[in-house]
Amino acid sequence: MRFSQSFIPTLKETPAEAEVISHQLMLRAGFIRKLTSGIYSYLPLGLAAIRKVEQIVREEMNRAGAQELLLPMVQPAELWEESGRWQKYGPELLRFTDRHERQSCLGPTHEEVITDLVRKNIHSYRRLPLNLYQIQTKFRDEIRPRFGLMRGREFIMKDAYSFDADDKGASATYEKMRRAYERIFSRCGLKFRAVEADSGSIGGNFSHEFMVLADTGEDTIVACTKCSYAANMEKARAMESPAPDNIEPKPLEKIETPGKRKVKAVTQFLKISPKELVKTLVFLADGRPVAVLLRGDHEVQEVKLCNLLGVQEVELADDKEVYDITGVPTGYLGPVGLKIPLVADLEVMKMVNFTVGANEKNFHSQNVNPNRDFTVEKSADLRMITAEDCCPLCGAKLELTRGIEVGHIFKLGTVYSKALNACFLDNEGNEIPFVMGCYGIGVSRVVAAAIEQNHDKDGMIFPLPIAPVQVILLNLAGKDDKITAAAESLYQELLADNIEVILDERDERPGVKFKDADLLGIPLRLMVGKSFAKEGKVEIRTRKDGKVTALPLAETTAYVRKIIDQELTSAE
RNA sequence: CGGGGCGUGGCGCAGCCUGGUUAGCGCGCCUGCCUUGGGAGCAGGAGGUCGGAGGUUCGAAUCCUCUCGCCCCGACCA
Repeated sequence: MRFSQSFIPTLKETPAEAEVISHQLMLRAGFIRKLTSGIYSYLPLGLAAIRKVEQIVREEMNRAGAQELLLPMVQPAELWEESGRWQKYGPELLRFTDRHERQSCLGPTHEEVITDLVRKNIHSYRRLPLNLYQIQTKFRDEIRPRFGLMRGREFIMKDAYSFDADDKGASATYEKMRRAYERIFSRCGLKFRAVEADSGSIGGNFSHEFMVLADTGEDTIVACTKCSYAANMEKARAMESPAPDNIEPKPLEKIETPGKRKVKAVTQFLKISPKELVKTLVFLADGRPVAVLLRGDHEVQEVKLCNLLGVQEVELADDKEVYDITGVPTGYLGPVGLKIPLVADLEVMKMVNFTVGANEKNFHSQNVNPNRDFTVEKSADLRMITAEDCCPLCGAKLELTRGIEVGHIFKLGTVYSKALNACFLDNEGNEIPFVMGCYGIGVSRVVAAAIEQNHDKDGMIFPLPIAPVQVILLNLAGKDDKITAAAESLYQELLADNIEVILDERDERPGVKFKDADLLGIPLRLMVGKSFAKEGKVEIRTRKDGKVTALPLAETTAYVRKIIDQELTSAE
């Protein structure tokens, strides 16, 4: 590849629309261009990086026994009606009508299509297990696309779907995929954590998210500083605090708290810590009111609440709704005598002599105790974990870090196979629904995440396995034909050795070439110029640490080959 | 959906409040000279229906109305 003939429109200035670094750099380096909100064209170098990631994904999926296929992007409404998601999915599903007035949609995911395909073609346990994947463009009509490739509407995804005869098989497949994912992200040269994720009603440890660690990540993850425990906020647990030693319950007491509604105001007024107060939040759980008790300094994790209540969604009631439901203005709610169902966070159940709202304007109650003064229907871990909490496994300090979700693996069970009546016959002739799993990787997002994690003030710094090209060779000849000849012969030599190289033979001053080479983040930069004229040496500079090695021309290709092979295998 | 901001050559912006000749600047682009190890210099040049529609006015990038697009923030914790 010759730079002068390549479509690499680099920019000196950062386009105003780009907020995060990966987006800025991909625009500046000529990797992508926006067509419209959340929709991008991939230019040659951007595509090359994507292809690198795809290839690693392919190799590891195949190694794990999965088979590649390609499913349609346009899908008929009927299938989605069968699974019930035509109604459930919401506006992220882009729907349209074709010329025959048939309802269709652009596939945001492919459970329906793959399940349909398998139910029509696989009828025996002898064909199982089966694991099929594709690498394809998905479309999700995001509310607010942002951050370039990080959250686009159109994006490239690898999605795999597995079909097993029973739960045991499905678990084994899940485990295989988890290991494949570890290999994939390691090979991409990324720092990541596999975190436990919420698996909804199915339960068990059968959902992991793969998070690339980067400060600009959209998700917060909880990780133990000592052991391997890691989870996302929906799932994170903490070591339970010990029950307090035999504190005598004191008599319940009502106290006037005029105009004090917020936790902060009440605790300051009563000169107590938020840890001694319990707040009462009213939620509408699928429309039905429920009160949630939580320590004053804690916050609700809504997904945990949904799981406890077995509902689809919970929504905090607004002031008016709270008053209509309880007859009490917000700020003075409490569990004692409240007429709606009560649930409590585990921590609350251990507290003694705490303060709550008195269910009366301008009054709170003190020395309240669970089971004596009120009873709850259920209690469970319902709160957000904080950095003050300790690891549930080993008790060490937990740490909150930001991450970019690049992969998600999930045991689906029989949700889709039952809905779509996708069954096989077992060895006794019984008709049994497939036990499924699904496994996604945001391929285009991996590239963005890699840049978020690996860059400096001069530009991107690609890990070699996913760099769009491995080597950039700068011809710094000026008018010296000998140098040009040397650069050309080195270029041919590298090509002959199957090394991916771009030759920068543009009629530009050296500074321009250096700047562009850095911006593009190409791992190895070879320079043929002054030191070649003086002592016949080619300089080799590594992008990530700036180290320069000078070697005779004749030794250069072999040296480069060695470095590349090292980098490619060390990540495996 | 709600709130805010922005649409002026390929990119980054000024001009708009207070309407008035050929709409500016930097970068990029083209030609020539010159220069050649960290985004050089000089000279010349191309390129803009000022997002779109309507209105006010003798006159609109500028004022008014509508519209489209893009970006950011928020999407409730008593």
